[in-house]
Amino acid sequence: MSSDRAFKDAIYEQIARVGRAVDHPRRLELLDLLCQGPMTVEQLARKSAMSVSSTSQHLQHLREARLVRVEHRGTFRIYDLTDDASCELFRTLRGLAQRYYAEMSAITEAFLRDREALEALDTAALQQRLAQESLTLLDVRPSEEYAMGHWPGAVSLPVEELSGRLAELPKDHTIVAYCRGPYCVLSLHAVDMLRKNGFRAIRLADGVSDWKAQGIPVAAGEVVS
Amino acid sequence: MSSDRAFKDAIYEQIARVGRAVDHPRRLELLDLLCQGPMTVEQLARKSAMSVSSTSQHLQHLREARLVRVEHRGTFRIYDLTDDASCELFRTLRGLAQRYYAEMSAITEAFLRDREALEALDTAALQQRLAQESLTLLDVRPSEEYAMGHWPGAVSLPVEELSGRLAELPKDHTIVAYCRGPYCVLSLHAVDMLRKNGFRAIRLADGVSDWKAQGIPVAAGEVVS
DNA sequence: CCATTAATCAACGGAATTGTTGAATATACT
DNA sequence: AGTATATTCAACAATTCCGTTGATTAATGG
Repeated sequence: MSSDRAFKDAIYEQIARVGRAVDHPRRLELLDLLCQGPMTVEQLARKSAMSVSSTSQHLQHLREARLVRVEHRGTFRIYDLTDDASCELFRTLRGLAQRYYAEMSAITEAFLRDREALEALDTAALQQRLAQESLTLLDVRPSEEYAMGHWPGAVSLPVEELSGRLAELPKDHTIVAYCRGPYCVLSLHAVDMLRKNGFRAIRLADGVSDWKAQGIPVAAGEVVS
Repeated sequence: MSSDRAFKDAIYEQIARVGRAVDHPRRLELLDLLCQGPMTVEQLARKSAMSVSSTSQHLQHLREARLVRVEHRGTFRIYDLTDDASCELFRTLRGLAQRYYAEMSAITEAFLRDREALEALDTAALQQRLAQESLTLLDVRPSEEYAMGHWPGAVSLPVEELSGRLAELPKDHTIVAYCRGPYCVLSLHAVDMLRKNGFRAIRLADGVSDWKAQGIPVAAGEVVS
C-alpha cells in the first residue's frame, strides 16, 4: 500500500513540528523564560539579549508548534505557554541533557568554580532546613516574575536593587536566594554580593517550574515590601 | 559580566542538542523503531524504507545526541537506545503532537475511515476484556521484534505470514492484533485480512513501549510456534 | 489626523542540513 | 591473500534556516 507511506510521513512530520521548535538554543531560552510567566516580546528580547525582530521570529516558530500562544492587549502582544505541557517539554529536554551530556556538568562546574560558588540547595534540602531553622527566602528575579508565581513566604528583591537594599536583610540567619532555575545566574550574583557584605547566604538550585513539577504549591500576587 | 552570556549560550546549546536530534521526521521514525528493540543499520533502513546511507547518517545524528548507542558485532553494528529515557522522549513528543495538533487526529481519522477501521482498544480496555472473556492476542510485528519484548501470552504471527497461517487461529473467539503503537499500520492490515476471512478481530492501539510506560510487565524470548 | 510605540514582515547574504552517489573502510569467510 | 558484506565517509547540488536591516502594520494618545 503506497498510502501507508504517506500516512507515516504525515504523522512523523507532525511529531517533528515539536522537535523543530526546540532545536535552537535561543528558542529554548525563550521557552525557559516563558516558564516564569507570560511576557511581551520586548521583555523577552531584553531578558534574552536578542533583538526584538529576532525574538519575534523565534516566537513565531514556537507558536507554529503551538508551544506558546499570543494574547493581544493594546499595542502589546503577550506571549504565554499554551499549557504546562510546554514547560514540561523544556524540563524533559533539560533533564536529558543533564543525564546524557558530560559537557553540561563540566560547563556548570567550571563556571561555578570560577565564582567559588559550588554549593547549592535543592528543594528537598531547603524543606528540611526550613523545618529546623529560621531562613529568609529571597526571590531575586525581576518583580513581575515574582508576581506571576513564587515560593510561599519568599521576599521579592530583584538582584539589580540588591546593593541598595541590603539594610532590609537580616544578619542573624541564613538567606536562601533563588531565581529561574539551576542554570540561571541571578541567584549566583545575589549570593556573591550578600557574602561580600557579611551575610550568610546560599543559592537554591530549583525554580518555580521545578517546584510545580514536584507538586509544591506556588504563591502568586503582587510584591509585598 | 560578559561570561554570563557565554555560560547561558553553552547551556542552551547543550539542551538544543537533544532538540536537533528529533527535529527530523526520519529520525523520529528511527527512534520509534528502536523503541521496539536493538537493530542493525540494514534492518532499520528496510523498515523505514530509507537508503542504508541515509539511515546511517541519521543514526549518527541520534548518536551525537546520545539518544542511541552502537555495539559492534562482526561486520554488523547494532544500534540501541541509550536507555528508557530516549524512548520516553519520543513518547513525550508524540504526546504533545497529539495534544496540540488537530492535524494529528485529522490525518489518522481520514486514514482509518478509508479502511473502515476506526475502532481500537487501548490497554485498559484490553485488560478489562481479558478478565471477562477468552481472547487471542496476536503480535503481528516481525518475529525479531516479538523476541525483544511482547505482551505476556501473545502469539507471534508476522503480518507477512498471516495469509498462509490463518488455519492456526481460532474462529470461536475474538482476536486482538497489535504492532508497534498507535500509528503503526501492521495491525490494521492484520485485522483487515482477518475480518475478510471470517474472523472476529480488533486492533490494539498501544505498543510495547506504551505498556512499559504504564508499568505493565513485558515478556521477552524466542517465538513459540 | 499625525506622532509614537510595539511588533511583524520582507529581503538579503551567509551558514548549516539534506539526500544521493560512489568510493573507502573494516570485518569475516574461504 | 582475495572476495563478500555491512557500514561509513566524502563530495555534490538543492534546500532550508539564521540574524540583520529597514520598511510596514496596528493600536494608542494628543
